[in-house]
Amino acid sequence: MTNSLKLYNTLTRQKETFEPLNPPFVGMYVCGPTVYNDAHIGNARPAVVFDVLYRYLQFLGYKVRYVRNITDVGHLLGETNEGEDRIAKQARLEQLEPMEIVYRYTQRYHEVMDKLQVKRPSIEPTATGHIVEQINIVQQILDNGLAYISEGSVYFDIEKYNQKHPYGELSGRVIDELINNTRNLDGQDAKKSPLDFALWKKAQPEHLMRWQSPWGEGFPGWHIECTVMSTKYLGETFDIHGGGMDLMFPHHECEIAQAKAATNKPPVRYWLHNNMITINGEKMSKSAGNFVTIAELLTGEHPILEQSYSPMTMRFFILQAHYRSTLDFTNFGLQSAQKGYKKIMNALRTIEKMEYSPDEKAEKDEKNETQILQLLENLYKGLNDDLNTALSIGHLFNLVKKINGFYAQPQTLSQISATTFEQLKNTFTIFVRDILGLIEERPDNQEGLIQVLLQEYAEAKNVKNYEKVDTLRNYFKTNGLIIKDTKQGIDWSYDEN
RNA sequence: GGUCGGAUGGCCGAGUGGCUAGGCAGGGCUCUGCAAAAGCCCGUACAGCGGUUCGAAUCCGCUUCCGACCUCCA
Repeated sequence: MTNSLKLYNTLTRQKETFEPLNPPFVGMYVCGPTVYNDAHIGNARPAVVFDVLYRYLQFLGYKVRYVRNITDVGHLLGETNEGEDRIAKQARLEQLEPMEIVYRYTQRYHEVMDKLQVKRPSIEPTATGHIVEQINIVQQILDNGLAYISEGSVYFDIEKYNQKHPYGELSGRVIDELINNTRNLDGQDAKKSPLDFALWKKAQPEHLMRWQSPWGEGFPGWHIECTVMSTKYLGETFDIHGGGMDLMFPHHECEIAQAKAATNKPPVRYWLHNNMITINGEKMSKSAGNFVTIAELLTGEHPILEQSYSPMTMRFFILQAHYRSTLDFTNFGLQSAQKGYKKIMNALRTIEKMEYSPDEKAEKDEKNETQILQLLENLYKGLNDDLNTALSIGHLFNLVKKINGFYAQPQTLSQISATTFEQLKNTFTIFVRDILGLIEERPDNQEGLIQVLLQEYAEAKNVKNYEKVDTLRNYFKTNGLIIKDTKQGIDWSYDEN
């Protein structure tokens, strides 16, 4: 049931059956953040999407080495060589050391990702920790004649490279068109062609982050760290490389070029790209004022936010769309996600408490049983089809209906077999918690206190003290819980509003 | 201009050549002291125009519109 995972490979533009190079091992690399400011909601998408892929691959039995880098050398701002390093700029603004900036925002990145239940990768390498390796690979590319030194910097020679390997194979670009369409920017005189990109850049005197190299003091180019850190830990050719669509060109294109220039081998077998998040239909940008950080989302402190949203709400919101579609961020969408998420959590609590008791006399409901088994299989079918979490979640809700049905009418539970029930229970909980990574967000209540209050509620109802009943209901409500009165007794669940 | 991807019911969001996706919102019913929760039922959507087909929202072509990237960006 679970050995036919298909993934959409940007390189071939089609869905391909995933077969690792060296099973059961899988190497996966995802472009991580540049740690110069707080992570925004756009950063959450690849983190969550590839986290689910990571979890699912592990569930399928693969031994996954997941590498996600931290970029702690600032890339240049602006369009020219005179642009400022963004980490250095932030350091100047906050009057801190660059490494202080890097450390602070790495910590904050970890904090929010932990809240989103994004698992830490197996290795989280930093660019500054791999300067030597970066220098080595630049030298290698120079030795292979596919780079040149100019004014203390080293540039990748696109034209020469293109004679041996097609440049633009990932993004579907043609080199002649690129040349025709490239604007002539200032400060590019050092390059032979405007398409050439820096492998190593000479540091200007005021540049803070600098290292000694065979070509003088400088710092690594924009794309080389990913080439170095992916191939160092995963091998010259590895299985999966993920990242946002916006990185496809030029970043990932350059990664391919660098790796091939150095080793003559294609670095990546499956290229995966997640689509962007828009805000109320518009691109997120600082200038539009709709730039929302994850921290702001969680506190609700942003003009466009009508309320705060919990980490699991955001995670669920992301997973309710397919990763290759754009996802529009709206208050209504988030509110819908919040309700849907809680609905699933309530079903999770329900089924975990549910006990099967066989009843020989019960009439078997084979139709229902077949449907349940089919739905369980559909959960995996969804993920197998290019990680279609949206489809799987749809089936999850169908199962929620089944679970709630059993809860409402316990006698119907014995109409299915014990094994089917166990399968429902196990698969549902594993799928929700371990694969989708959706866990309960408990209010700061203790189960004991809840039980005591429910007891009082039951007593108040018995003596028809409705004033007290209403008070207790309100108390629960203000704590994000609701009291459920069912024929089987009194229970609580998460308030979906 | 180039490359790529979209257009699905009030909103979001899947999908297959013919058989109910799903969530949210809305309406009705059951249950209830009243509610809530839960269950059941309801709206018959697929941009437009052609074509292929017994049959297309699903395949092909054209048109219109939208978005991303082409400059740092997840």
